[in-house]
Order: sequence, then C-alpha cells, then structure tokens
Amino acid sequence: MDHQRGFQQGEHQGECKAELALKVIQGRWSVLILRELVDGIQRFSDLQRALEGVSQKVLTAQLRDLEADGVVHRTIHPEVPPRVDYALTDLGIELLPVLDGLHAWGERQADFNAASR
Amino acid sequence: MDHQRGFQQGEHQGECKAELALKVIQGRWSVLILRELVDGIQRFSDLQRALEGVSQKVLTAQLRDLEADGVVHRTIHPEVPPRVDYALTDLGIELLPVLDGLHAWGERQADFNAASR
DNA sequence: CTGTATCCAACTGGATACTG
DNA sequence: CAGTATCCAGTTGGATACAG
Repeated sequence: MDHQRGFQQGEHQGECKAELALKVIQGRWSVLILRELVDGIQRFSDLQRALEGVSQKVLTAQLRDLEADGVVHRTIHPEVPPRVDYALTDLGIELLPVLDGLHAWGERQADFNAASR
Repeated sequence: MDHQRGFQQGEHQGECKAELALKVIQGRWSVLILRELVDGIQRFSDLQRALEGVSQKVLTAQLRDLEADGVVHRTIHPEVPPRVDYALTDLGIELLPVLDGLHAWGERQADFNAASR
C-alpha cells in the first residue's frame, strides 16, 4: 500500500482536513447547487427552479453557508425588483475535480449495491 | 472551463453519484475509521481506543453502515472471548485517493477560513 | 424577486446500563 | 470482548406565512 500522504498524515489525533471539506459539501443541496453553478452565474430563482423541491428558507441557508465557506460568491444588484446572483469562487472551482472523484467512486459503489442483491 | 465530465454529467435531474458517495462517508466517525484501517486490520477495541470519544453503540452502527456499503469487511473469530476485526475492502481502498483529494482541498479551505478573519 | 420568521418532524449521535 | 437496548438532546431540513 502506498497511500502514505494526504488524509492519513499525522498521528491520527482526530484532526483531519478531509472532515473539514466534508462539512462544506454536506448539506442536502450543496452538491446540487455547485453542479448548477458549473454552467455559470445563476440567479436565486434559477437555482430554486433547477433544484426542484427546495424551499426558499433552505436554499437561502445553504447558499449562505457556501458563501461563508468561500465556495460561492453572492452579488446583489440594487434594483427593484431585487436581483441577486451566485457564482463559484476560485476555491469553489477547485472543488470540482474533487466532486468528480467522489462521483467516479460513487459509480463503483453503486455497482456494489446492485451486485449485493 | 473544461470540467465537462464527471458529476456534472446528464441533465442535472437531481440524481448524482457524488451524493451517493457522500452518504457513505458522512458519518461522524466514518473518515476517522477509514483512516485507522489504512494501517491494516484493526479489532473493535483497537478502533474504540483510537477514536477517542466514540461510544460502543455509535462505533458499532458506523461500522455496520460501512460494511453494508461495501467499504469495510468484518471478520468474526469464533472464540471466547469473542474477537472481531475490520479491514478495508477493495472498494474501500479505492476510496483513499478520493479522501486525499478532500483532504487537499480542505487545507486550501482552511487557508480561506484563516484569511477571512 | 429574494429573502426572514415560526413551528415542527425526522434523523444522528451520545450517555448509560445490560448481555452472550 | 463485542456488542444490544433505552432514553435523550442537538441539528437539519421542510411547510407555511409574511416582508422589503
């Protein structure tokens, strides 16, 4: 085995940056939001339409969390009616390959699930 | 932007394998358990000692989940007193690079957190 | 249009005690 | 040693109504 770097580092004292990353994308809609934003800037209402089933309160909360984590940028246009749009930050863009990795592994895991029936 | 493959695929209809992968490693202790198992087979009591703060009930539950997800293998030795040990499956080993990716991104995210104070 | 404010049900994890 | 069984508190997300 040669995975001697990365999340296994240190004395296994509980502190692990992989967990930090997980906290960021743990939300029920976080990954889905990020996926929508890959296509570019989206307005609040665009996201709400794309993410069928999300309520205003929850969508707002998840976007605020992602913003606080530096993954998403929020722009308020001072107009009437108000317009707000969301975009990935550089940090958010750097997250995309990681999500690709999760996705790829998820496909293999799905195969396992299918096989174990 | 050239991230046109992976978790962004499809018509964004909500079904996403990255979320499936996340479900597997979402547990409070899942990543920590996996990290312990990188070093090789571990007994239940080894894990409980390494993961300071986990209760028997919760550790059992998380291990059962990881086993059901095909990430961990459980071996019962029919002895008295009982001995049970846990190891990564092939699928579990394939998860390690993904966790490395999360870890690496987590470090950059930590930098952001540090900078935004 | 883009939120906030309440209330609430479900789920997760923790404390503790007991068992084969 | 390696669990199970209860009970319980905190958090998350959803339904709904209201507001700038």
